[in-house]
Amino acid sequence: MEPVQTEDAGPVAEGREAPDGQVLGQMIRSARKEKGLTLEDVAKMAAIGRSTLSKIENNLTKPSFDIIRRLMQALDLKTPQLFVQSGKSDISGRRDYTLTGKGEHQETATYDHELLCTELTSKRMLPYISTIKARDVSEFESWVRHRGEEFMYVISGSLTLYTEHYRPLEMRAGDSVYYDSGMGHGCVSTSDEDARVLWVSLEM
Amino acid sequence: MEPVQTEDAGPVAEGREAPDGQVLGQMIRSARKEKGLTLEDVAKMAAIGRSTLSKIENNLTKPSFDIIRRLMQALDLKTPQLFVQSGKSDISGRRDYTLTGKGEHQETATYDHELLCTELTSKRMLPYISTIKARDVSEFESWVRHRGEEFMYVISGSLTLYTEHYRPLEMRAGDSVYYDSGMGHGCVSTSDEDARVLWVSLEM
DNA sequence: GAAACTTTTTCCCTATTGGCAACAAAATTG
DNA sequence: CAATTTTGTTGCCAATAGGGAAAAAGTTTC
Repeated sequence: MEPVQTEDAGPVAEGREAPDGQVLGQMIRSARKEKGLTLEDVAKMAAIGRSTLSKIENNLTKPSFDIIRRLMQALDLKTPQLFVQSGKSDISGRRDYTLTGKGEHQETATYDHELLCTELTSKRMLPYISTIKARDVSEFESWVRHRGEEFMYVISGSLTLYTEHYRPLEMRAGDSVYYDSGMGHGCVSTSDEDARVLWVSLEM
Repeated sequence: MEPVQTEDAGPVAEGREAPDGQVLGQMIRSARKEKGLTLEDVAKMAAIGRSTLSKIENNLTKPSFDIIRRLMQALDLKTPQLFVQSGKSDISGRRDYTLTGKGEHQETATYDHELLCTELTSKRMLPYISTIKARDVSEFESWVRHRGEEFMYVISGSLTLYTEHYRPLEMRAGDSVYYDSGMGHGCVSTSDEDARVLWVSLEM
């Protein structure tokens, strides 16, 4: 049940600093400068005051979440970087490896989800190998939903993917599908044998 | 060579609303409830006051970015969802399907990359199935690098994954690896036969 | 169903934000 | 190089965030 992890020592993962208000300002300023915009330009786009933006960039204030969100939109900034938690190492320059069947299992009556590469806790995508147990379609419960995107590849067996907005999709070994996981979904093994799928989830 | 796409018409992708402070509270509350924690539990973890958290969850206040960041950490929430920009077309409520071997191929002397699910152009992850042609290790060129993260799963055959910071990793069918794709990497088939891998790339 | 306890909400008050406007600095122009 | 315009910084002040404590609502127990 223990995942096999990096058996050779990796580089020292230097914990990136969280923007404790000490760097948040610089991040925003550099993003603005990069686009060649003035305080006023950005302030207008974000519908805030020039002075407010100036203070934020100089770390003279702890801005509200609302303001930051508007700035992010105005500057078209990708957000995850703002939330990098210090201490918790990120995956920068790192890797993690899992041998077949050695992942972290989470089993229910109808599934057996195996989470892979559990050492890297700050990774953005979550890779799983799941066994979808053969069963009657009538057992189909409610939709699964979680904001994000999902990719699924059928390793062996065959299954039916049910989705909220489409008619059921028959899938066989080698087939793959990509979908908005906010759309209700769920799958059922259609053969007598269990189906094995690999899927990768991206939370948003 | 043409990918098989959604053969049934999808729903109209309605632009998702951004959390204008009207739903932020609910998101945090549901995350807390999901974990079975009380206001006090979370408040302590995030080092804020109970009352503050209560007000945030009930949308009675516009919390500071700092507070939200601490709550995110405490609740282990993925953050991008809070910044969803409406307008930009996303894959909301959609899905795309590719049959084995029907993806968009891109072949070189040493690889054959098959991009899957090409209909969904705005997806965040890029799924590929690649054939890594059997060859001599001496042919190994320079590192591949691109900002982001990558997950790889070996479907068949065996290969060696070379990475900048680690020593080579021997992988066989069923093994998987996750790594920072900004770290130099590249792989070589180690058996006489070609190796087939499935990999998913997340650009950042 | 009252008592004891837990969890959440509501006041109250101080510290701080965020916008306006004046000020200073830098760039542009004639 | 003075005048003008543009960009960035600082006071000032109303509006409000956030913490402590008390009240209210919800649970559990006997």
